[in-house]
Amino acid sequence: MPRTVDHEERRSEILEAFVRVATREGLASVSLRAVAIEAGISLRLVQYYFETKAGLMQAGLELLERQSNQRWARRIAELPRPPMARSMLLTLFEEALPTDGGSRQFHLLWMSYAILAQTDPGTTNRPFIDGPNRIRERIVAILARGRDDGELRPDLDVEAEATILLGILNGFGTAVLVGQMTANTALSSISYQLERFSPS
Amino acid sequence: MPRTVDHEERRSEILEAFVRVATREGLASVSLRAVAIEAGISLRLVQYYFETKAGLMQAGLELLERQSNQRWARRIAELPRPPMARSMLLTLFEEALPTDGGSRQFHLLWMSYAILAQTDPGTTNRPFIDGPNRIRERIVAILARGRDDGELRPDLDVEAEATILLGILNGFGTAVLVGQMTANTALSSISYQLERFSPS
DNA sequence: CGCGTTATGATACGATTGTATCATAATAGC
DNA sequence: GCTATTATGATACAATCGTATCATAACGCG
Repeated sequence: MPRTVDHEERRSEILEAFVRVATREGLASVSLRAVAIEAGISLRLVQYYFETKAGLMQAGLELLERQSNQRWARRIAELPRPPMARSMLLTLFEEALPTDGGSRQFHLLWMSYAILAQTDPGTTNRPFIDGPNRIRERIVAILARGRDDGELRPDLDVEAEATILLGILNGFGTAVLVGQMTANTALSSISYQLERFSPS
Repeated sequence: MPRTVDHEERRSEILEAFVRVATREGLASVSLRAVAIEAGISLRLVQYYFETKAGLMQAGLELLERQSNQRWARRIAELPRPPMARSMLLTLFEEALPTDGGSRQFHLLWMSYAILAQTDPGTTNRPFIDGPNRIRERIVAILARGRDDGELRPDLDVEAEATILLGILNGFGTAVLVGQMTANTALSSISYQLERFSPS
């Protein structure tokens, strides 16, 4: 093996450049040349590490998935122990909303991919089904534990409430993204909904 | 004025062809030639009626807005009199969800524009702020009337509930769009949330 | 040391796109 | 009927894009 260059790291650099270009100018109007310039390398290199443009796009989506999972694991790991259901949910929602610039870019790209998957047969929409389902299961688990611990009302329908909470989360996410509401308004509104679960 | 041809109708035909192409192959990958072929006319004609591509795209967004408003007015006009708040809200949500194919295409295109507006300075994102706000005001009005009529609990916080309902509506809309949940599940889940508003 | 594999550069090619140009057909008003 | 204006067709052009091709530099291994 000549020319000792870390293959994976180079791929990561190119992918990061791809993400930057995609968030800045839109996923649809990203070109291999723009990615190459952004990464400070030649066009040939982008071709070399990602055979085709479809390969680069797919790798970009996989990167978004990984980043999302990492981010979550980190945030959940640094939660106070033992956390209450209400604070856990609020933390979860705060993480899932496009609060800062980075999160905003992530949401924008994620939704771009989701829409692309609806028309482009080359893009799978599995992530956009599995992802929300995982969040929903997590919400269910938190609600169930809160109910069993006595923090929430004993007759709580955790499945139904999780579905609604996930819907609110998604809706507020796009609302914040397009500037229709602020992240703070969204969070306090979610907090209002959570108060329903307290025992009477 | 020679060559008696209805200018507006021709524009409408081209716009409808544009919408068909955009929903079939994605808003980003629509070309003037594809629109011309879809409309069965020459490329020059598309240029003639919409000077530039940006003009066509903008006109497409305006068409979506008009169609949305029309659709709503029609559905609300054919509501039973006097309608109860609960049934009015359910009808509203059923209309706003991508239930049939046409509604699905509409939502797909609408979201494509919303995302485009975040990166393309040539596309205004006013519609994506004003539109939801109008829906929200309508929800507020329905809730307030139901509360005043005694159908809903007298201590109902109509503003807070409308915000949450709109969030659910948006979230379920995209969830149904990407195939994460069915429209029926969404509607019954919304119905579950509405039961909270009944007097105890 | 040399050789073969890996890595990178330079560039070319065909396709597609938005836009512009030139021509001309059709008709309303005089 | 003539003409000026509107409407439509055919086509050209420059730019951009994804992809392919050819060359060659760098380095591990025998």
